[in-house]
Amino acid sequence: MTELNPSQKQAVEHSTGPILVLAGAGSGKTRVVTQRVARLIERGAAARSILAMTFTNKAAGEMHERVSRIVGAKIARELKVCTFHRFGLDVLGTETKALGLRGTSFAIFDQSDSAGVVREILRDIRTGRTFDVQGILARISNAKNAFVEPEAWELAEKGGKGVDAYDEIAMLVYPRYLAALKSLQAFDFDDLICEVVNLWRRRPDVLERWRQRFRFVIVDEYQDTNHAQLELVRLLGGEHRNVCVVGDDDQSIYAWRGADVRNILEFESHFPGAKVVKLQDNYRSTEAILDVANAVLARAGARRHQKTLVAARKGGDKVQLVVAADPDVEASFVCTEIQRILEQGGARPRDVAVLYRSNQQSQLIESGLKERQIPIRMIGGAQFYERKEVKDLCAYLRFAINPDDEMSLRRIINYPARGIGDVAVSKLASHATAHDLSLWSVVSRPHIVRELPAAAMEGCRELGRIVEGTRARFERGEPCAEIARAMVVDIGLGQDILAASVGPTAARRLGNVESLIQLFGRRDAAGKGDRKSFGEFLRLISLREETAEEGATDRVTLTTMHGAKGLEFGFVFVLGLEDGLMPHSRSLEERATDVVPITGQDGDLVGTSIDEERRLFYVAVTRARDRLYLCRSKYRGSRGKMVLRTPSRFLQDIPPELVEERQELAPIAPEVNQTKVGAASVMAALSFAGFNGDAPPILRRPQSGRR
DNA sequence: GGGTCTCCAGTTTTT
DNA sequence: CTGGAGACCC
Repeated sequence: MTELNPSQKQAVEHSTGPILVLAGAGSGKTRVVTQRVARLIERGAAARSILAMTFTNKAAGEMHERVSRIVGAKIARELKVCTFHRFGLDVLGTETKALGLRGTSFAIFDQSDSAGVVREILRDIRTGRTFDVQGILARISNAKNAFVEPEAWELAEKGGKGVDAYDEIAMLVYPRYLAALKSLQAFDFDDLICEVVNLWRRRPDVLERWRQRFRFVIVDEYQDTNHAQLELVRLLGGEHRNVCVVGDDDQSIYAWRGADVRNILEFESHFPGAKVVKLQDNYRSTEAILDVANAVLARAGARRHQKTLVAARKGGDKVQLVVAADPDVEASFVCTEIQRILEQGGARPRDVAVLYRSNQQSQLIESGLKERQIPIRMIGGAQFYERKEVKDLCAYLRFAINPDDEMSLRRIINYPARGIGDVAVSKLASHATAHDLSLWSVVSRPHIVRELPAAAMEGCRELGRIVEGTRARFERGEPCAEIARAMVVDIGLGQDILAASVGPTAARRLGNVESLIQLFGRRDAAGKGDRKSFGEFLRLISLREETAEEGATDRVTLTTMHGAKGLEFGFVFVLGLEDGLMPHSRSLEERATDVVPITGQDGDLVGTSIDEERRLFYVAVTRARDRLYLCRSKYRGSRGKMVLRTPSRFLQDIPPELVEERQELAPIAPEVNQTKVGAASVMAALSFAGFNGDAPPILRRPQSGRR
């Protein structure tokens, strides 16, 4: 495909003013965006005046790469292609003065940092029952993104519709949460967007500078933007209106996370006079697959931009509908079929993907493919940088570099346990506050605190030794990887992990620490090992701009349907197409929107959770290029028991003649279900974690000192 | 301060 | 049936 089709051409050639590109799945969206950037430059736009925003670093990287191939690396370097969050960070970072920050540095809190803060606040408010911290955070996030201040929220709630217990608690937590972040000089992910908007609203002069800088704004995956992101785009592009947004409302699957599909539905009213281009020619999938995709979409109840995908590739293999007896059979069918496909030489592992609704469904496939020695790559699950052991080590290093980083200090102060409990921490902290000292200046001189238990005192000294030792290494300019490795030994992190977890889990966690150290090593080798850039790297680590090496990429992909968005594969297996899983039971419940609209200004419900599930299914289906397998089990274990399952209602929307049904009815295995934890699986975990039989290096030197 | 017990919930998670 | 979090006790 070298020529642009007419609608693609329209999108590429559009010069100034707002434009909405509705890009159906597989319609050549990335191509259009990259060509358009190139065309803008060709027409005389300065590369540095172009800003393209995406949601993931990966998407940003790819876009940059592809533009670079057209316009050349030199010009491409001038472009700003980044995530929304990265852009927000850039703005906040250069406007520290206008923001009134102390100094020029601030911390960035990821979800678990934020959760920690909320948990602490929750402990303080003696609530009658327990609350899900994530639930509270989600509501706070909604409030933030809708620019609802605590006072306004309270007022709105007094008006009173649909206040549940979570709202009441979240309302109490919200102001304290804001205060906590402020005192720690930290921004959470939402702040990276919201605070930019707040700043620009407050300071038109600052906004004007940024408007001058970026004359062309491009937004990818526009259906996933939330209210704050819309505001950011509106403010930045409000004057010149050179705003190009690209997306597909039919692939809107993140409403539960705050995305507001109305942004893309109502673009033309947000930016009057906008040009709208629909890309409906699909170059990815066969007609057989697209017929199914269109059938799924045909029953959608939500408001949408009418589109129908037209196949450029006629014909194709019929979509397979696989009915398995139970999940074991489902898994063994999928694994055997994958093996067959690979052995027939029709595909490489990288051409195959297995998609499922919830992560736990990956287990059976994971072990099945491992048994068959088929290489796999898993997307999603707990993110590398979210893992506790990774965060712990990062916190240690971050603190060793920056003694003002109180958040990190609090994280590590008693981990591993060294006798400094909550009581001791608050003694230390209140002494610090009372004498206007930093927490560290107290911890490093524990003797100045009266009535500090001897154990805590000794713990402080031990921590001091570890931190000072590490600092000395930084002073000497040792490679960061070496410093980190030595620190792991000083801390006794390996021992602690082994004490806290067993078997495969311990191996995985040790492997994570090792991977992190190796990541540092690669940075060192790349000349990015100086203390300053290392510190900056650690500070931004939650934004995941550098990833742990993915290793060989020729692997079968295992991912949730969410994780598959934006990817494509020759062969796709979709698992668990049963009511309760897909659509998920949560979406069938009474409270149709998980994400409660807090703004209240319009009760305008765009659709329901079940519509979103349908779109998710549509996303899954449209990932396939050549062959698609839709799988379901007749029985599935839920809470111990095997229960009869109803086929997904979405399957009912597919005309029978579009699929070829096959039964895989083997045992409804009652006793085969036990998980086998033996030497083999431990070894598998070890090799998965990157070890080859040697003891992990972290364990070689025994820990000195107490415990 | 830390280990053990009990009870409850049980999706998805680009940053 | 599981894991995580909070309560409870030593």
